[in-house]
Amino acid sequence: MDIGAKLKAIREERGMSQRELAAKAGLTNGTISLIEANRTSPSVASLKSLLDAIPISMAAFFSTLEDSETPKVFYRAHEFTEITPGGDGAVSLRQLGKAEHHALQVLHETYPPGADTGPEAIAHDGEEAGIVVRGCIEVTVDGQTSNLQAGDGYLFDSRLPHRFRNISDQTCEVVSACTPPTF
Amino acid sequence: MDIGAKLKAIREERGMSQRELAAKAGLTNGTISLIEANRTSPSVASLKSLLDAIPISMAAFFSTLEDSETPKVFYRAHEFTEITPGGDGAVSLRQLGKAEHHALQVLHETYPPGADTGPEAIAHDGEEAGIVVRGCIEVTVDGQTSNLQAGDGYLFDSRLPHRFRNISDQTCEVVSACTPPTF
DNA sequence: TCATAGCGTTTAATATAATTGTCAATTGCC
DNA sequence: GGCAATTGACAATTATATTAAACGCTATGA
Repeated sequence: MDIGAKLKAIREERGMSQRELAAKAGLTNGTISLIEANRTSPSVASLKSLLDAIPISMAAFFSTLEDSETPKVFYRAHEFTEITPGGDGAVSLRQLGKAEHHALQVLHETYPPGADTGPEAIAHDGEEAGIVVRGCIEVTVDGQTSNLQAGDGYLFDSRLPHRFRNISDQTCEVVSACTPPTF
Repeated sequence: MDIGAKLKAIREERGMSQRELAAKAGLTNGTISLIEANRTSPSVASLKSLLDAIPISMAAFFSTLEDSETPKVFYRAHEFTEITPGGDGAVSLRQLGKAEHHALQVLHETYPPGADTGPEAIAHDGEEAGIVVRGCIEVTVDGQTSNLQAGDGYLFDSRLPHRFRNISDQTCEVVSACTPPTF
């Protein structure tokens, strides 16, 4: 979100100086300098003042800004979004990117000892697959049960009832994929 | 800009609690409480975190928010936008509302003693008119000159060259209108 | 050449947003 | 009813944005 560059571009396009814009917006030139350098994240109120003074609507500003963003490709571990159902110390599901914008949903799943997704009644189209990368886990799909070790994997139709249980005394990690994404 | 209500509406629509949303967004429930009560104006960064966690784009958020706003009708004195040309201690032009969204532009003009708009070469379509509310001012339009007192007024075609000078020792105030607006 | 005015940046002080810990009110569950 | 869990709100602290006043720079003109 390069707000600074965007603001600077619009401001210069209209031939305004930082001081000029600041005066119209009721802020100071120093503030604009910091915002344009992305050294501070303005409050919504401040940004609105600036855009009103230009003038341009918030919607238009963010619309062109978000459109011009290059699609994000690489994600650091801490950038995954936590979509853990319970939120407590049970299963942890960490999603890669914003699945709602893509056709593919990839999760990094962590099952502490004793973790259990329960006999979910989830029923959605598409397919699910995953590979165990650490520990082992018991997977049940439509009646079939198997104990998968690190390196093993699974692949099934998402409409079938399925359940994951870590019956070992060691944390288990799985990388799974799902298409189309489900929420 | 009722950001608080809008955020609360979207959050509740998705059945999330403040704490739930806060956890996903990496903020605290207290912050969300304050934002929803409009007791604080969140930073753009904070708002983006919240909207990403919902998820909804900034553009979409402000688009629906700004669309649903009822048109502003009343303006306090301090809400006028300063469109003074020079910016210095000369003439002060204070515009009522956002003229670019309307067909009518109304200004509250202040001419300190000695103020002079100079023989502007402005040439745009439309008409201009005004009424002196305090002090007096010398107005020249296309060669004709007149000294207007409080209560007097003027009305002319905007394409004619015009000039305003305060040759008295008292500040002069004028309320003027212009259509269509010019920038 | 010196002054003047405009520009964007930086820094210390101040105002404001965000966190932390706690609270009363509500809900669900024996 | 009574307990536990969850919710949204609040006061005090901490973190951060914003201000006000400086700085260095460039251009312009006497």
